[in-house]
Amino acid sequence: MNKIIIIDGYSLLFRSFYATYNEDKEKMMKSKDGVYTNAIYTFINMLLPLMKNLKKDDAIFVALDSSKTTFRHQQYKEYKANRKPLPNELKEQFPILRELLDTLNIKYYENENLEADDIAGNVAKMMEKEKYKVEIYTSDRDYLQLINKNITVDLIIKGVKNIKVMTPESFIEEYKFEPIKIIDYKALRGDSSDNLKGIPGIGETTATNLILQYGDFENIIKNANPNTGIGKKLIKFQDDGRMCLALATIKTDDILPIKKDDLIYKGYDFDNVVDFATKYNFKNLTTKLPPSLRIKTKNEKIEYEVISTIKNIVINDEIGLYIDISNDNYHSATLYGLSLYINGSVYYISYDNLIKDKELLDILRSEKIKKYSFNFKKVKVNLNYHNIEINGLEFDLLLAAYLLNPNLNDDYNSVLTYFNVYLPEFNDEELSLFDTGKPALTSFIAYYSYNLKNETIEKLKEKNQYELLLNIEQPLTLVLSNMESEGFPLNKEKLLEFRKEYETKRNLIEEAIFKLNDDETFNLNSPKQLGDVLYDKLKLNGPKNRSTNIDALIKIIHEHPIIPLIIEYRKYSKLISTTIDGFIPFIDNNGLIHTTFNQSVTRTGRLSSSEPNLQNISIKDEEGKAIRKCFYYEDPNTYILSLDYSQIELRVLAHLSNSSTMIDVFNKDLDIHRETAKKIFHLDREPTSLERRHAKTVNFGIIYGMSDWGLADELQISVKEAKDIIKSFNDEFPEIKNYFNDVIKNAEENKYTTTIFNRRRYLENINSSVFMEREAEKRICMNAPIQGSAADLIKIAMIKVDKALKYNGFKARIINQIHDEIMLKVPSEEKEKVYNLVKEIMETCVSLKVKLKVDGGYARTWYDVK
DNA sequence: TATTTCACG
DNA sequence: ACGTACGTGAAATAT
Repeated sequence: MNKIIIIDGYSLLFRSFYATYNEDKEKMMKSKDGVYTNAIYTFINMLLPLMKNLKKDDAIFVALDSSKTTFRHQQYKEYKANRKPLPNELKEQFPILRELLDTLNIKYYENENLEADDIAGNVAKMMEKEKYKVEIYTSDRDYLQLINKNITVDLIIKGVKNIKVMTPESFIEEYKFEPIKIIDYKALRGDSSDNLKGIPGIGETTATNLILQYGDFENIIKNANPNTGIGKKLIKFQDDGRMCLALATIKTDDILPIKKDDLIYKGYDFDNVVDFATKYNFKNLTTKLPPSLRIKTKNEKIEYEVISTIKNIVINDEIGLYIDISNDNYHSATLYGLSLYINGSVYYISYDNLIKDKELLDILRSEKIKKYSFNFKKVKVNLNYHNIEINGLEFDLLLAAYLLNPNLNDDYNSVLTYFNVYLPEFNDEELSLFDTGKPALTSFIAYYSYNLKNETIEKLKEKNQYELLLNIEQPLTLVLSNMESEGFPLNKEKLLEFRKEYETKRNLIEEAIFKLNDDETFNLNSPKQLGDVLYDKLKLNGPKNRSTNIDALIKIIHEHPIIPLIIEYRKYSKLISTTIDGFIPFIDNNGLIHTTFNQSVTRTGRLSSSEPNLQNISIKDEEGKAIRKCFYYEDPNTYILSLDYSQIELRVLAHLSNSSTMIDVFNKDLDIHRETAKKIFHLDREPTSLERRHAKTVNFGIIYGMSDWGLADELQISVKEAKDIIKSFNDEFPEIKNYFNDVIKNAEENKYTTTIFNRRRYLENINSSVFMEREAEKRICMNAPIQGSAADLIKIAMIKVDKALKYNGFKARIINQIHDEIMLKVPSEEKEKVYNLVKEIMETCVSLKVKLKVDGGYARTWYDVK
């Protein structure tokens, strides 16, 4: 369902003005020409998150009071109550608001016979009829009368970022009566700021009770008992009451010259925004606006020539290219053809012609001919599947763009948009030239993979990230290509044995659960239905949000025997659906699964794995871990080798913060959790296992930027105790606290964090005026350099391991990476040597202030690898 | 399509 | 007054 955002323009502008008001006018924000802009600036900050959430065909509209209209709005009341005239500093921003809305191409409306609430009310009702959800942003409670199941009022409570969403439910919770009765309530209570007294002597409670008893105002008057004090007043002041009622009533039956289509947001013209931002000195406005909402001037299609051979084309030493494949998983997708950018021209060659073209195959294979592409791993893996070799990666636009901003999505649309290149609209014919191939599209991508290189490399160099691309991401993408093509062993028959066993168990548990539910069945996989059973029918003490997740269940595990059964059910059901049924379709004829290691997805620089995800196979729980017995090579001579870094993130933190204490612990090869326990609890003995466990949680909490509340919740201790522990930690590890302060300060200034190897993460909300948003961003900011540096580090290790294996002629190959762990396949006769080689490389691939420690082992099955 | 849950580091 | 530890992907239900 689409939605419309309706904004009470001057109400929000008024709030914006006073949120950033300063007695010393010189300190208030001004443009270069000396025009006050503080209210506009704050208004924009309120508006941006709303605009960001706009989806296709959503609408946005601003209702404005006309200057000739008698103000009856919150902003007017507020200043009248203060007996202050409307300050000129605010008045002069009114026309700028209109200018802003024009710039952003947001529809607004004013009419000297209507007030903003009437305009908003009319638009709300009109759009409700058009099946839109309506969100009205205002600070005026009169709007609450509009609330119904399709219309919410988002009240700006105080300041500008404190928004209370009023729905029919939350309204009734607060006022007891239904929303439309707010006008009768106003009639009784009056409006003190409006000098309208209503009925004197009637307070909130009496007003509420009268409405609940008699319904509306007129009925209350009709039933007023002249013998009671209240009754007398009701009768005496009924006309005052009626006036309040009339003034509070929003008229919604006007016909406005506004159509649905005018309201649907069509996007803004970037050039207009640049002009506006320059004029009023809003430096960041252009970068803060979501690029997805720009009116896109679509780029021209790229002309390409269909060729049957490369023979007659002169090639120097570089080409841009992109494959044209079916929309399947690229490991086994059909290859329709190849788009090539050569010396300023674009060519397309079909698969049939490609495999016959020796000359072209040589060009692809050649290390010397430089390849410019987009997601070279995808290209290489797919070509490899079709027995076509490709080498010579020079530039990968996807990886480069990801380094420039890891917030981009890993698709060509997102990346090209980042460079202000917008896809043309391809017609059906262009998309199906070879039945299902799409040469027009792939040629477009091949063209820009080459033609954006200079601009991109320039940007990378400016940010000191070109080395990161050349020395880490691009070499790694070749390693990952090999890993993906190589595959990971999984035995289908063994997996099906587990399925049988686990399904039997799951069914028994399911029966037991229904028995405990008075033989009533329900969908156990439905959190909603389960919540109804647990929290309504069985009346167990669930959390406020009715969550049925594991934390919530553990808290009530002793309240009912059904709880442990549900936990068991979930375990088996998850294993069957995800790890067993989810994996079977991926097993190829050789008993191998080929995951995709996503290299441009995470915001921190880590890899992720998908289709299937090889990075989250169970290990903590025994029944889950048992499934690892299915991952092994048929050949009894082939082993799985796994090595993982010990405490990599804490070591990185020790390095980054230069914490002498923590560096010492690691360099003396002591147990970090034990030592932290001794420090934070001031022990001169060995810590108990509980103390160690608490210290371990603290250590993890530090990496994640955990709050005292979070620690208290996690350890089930009081917030006071948690506070003391954190204080103690900061006293014992002073450099760490200082380091985090520096990282945050730096991010507040520059809007990004960096890792040891210059990977960046941008944090646009670090200075947000919303407390929660700002705090969340700070935690991200503390974690990103740690997680990101650890990711850099293992990437370097993988590149070096891969190189060393080949250089030394080992048959062993990397087959998986799980963030701090590298897995290899290794012939039995190599396992000792390769173990030592990989361990050595992982420990020494970079030199930090702490030594790195790697443990691991090998076995036939993944389960047995220690 | 969004939400909830849960597997991993 | 509110919600509270970072980073992922998959599957199922809810909307």
